[in-house]
Amino acid sequence: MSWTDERIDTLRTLWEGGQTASQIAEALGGVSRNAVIGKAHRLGLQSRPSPVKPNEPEAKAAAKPAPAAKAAPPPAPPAEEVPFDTAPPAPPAPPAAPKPATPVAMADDDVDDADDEAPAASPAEARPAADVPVMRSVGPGGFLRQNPGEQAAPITPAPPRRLVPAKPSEAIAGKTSLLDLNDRICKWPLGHPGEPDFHFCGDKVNPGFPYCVAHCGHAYQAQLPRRDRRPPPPLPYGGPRVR
DNA sequence: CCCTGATTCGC
DNA sequence: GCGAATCAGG
Repeated sequence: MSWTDERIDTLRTLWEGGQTASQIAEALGGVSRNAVIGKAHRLGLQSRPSPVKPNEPEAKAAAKPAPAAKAAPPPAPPAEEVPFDTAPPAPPAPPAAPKPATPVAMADDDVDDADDEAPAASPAEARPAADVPVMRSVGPGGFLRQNPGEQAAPITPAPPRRLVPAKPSEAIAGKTSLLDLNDRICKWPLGHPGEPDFHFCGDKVNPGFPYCVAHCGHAYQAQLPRRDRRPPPPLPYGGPRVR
């Protein structure tokens, strides 16, 4: 196979669309994953986070001061994820509102007092605004001192929940779909095409076969000469009138 | 083990 | 230019 304009275009589209090199190679056909990667690089499609290259070699001498000053979120791919629609701009909550510092209860086993906090507010994870490096002084013993106003700040109101459509097909979630098939996973169908939960076995194949070992046992059965077959198979337990 | 992308280097 | 081989992290 050669890199026709059309195939290059497909490669570009899929690569920038976040498909992995393997997926692209399979979609194109006739090329290996390495070919796809090599071509992508030659095309200058270099981006995309690599699991092996966290950053460029720029961490030499001055690496201590402010590692948190990286305000570069990923290039916001056209992914179809729709989590919450809560507004991301977390209010930095500058040092203000010097609240009289309600002491945090140390014991958790209290059931009697429930006077603070709104009852409907689920704390979940208090997201600190991580875009501003927080400076703290160090107290004796090494603990980090709390900054003024820091205590009351990070309580975010419970974000409004909104129901969003679940991802495709709940019945098939986690199952091996047609798109997941490749040379090394079992293609034994489970269910029937058209049914909502139709999927494939997905186990590792018996090498050289399209199915796993177990399903090869279904697909390929030894054929004995007629006279050597055993007509009366053993009656299973639970059979009709076993006696 | 499986996966991933990056890089090298002979063709 | 191409891509298999190899590397290296998850």
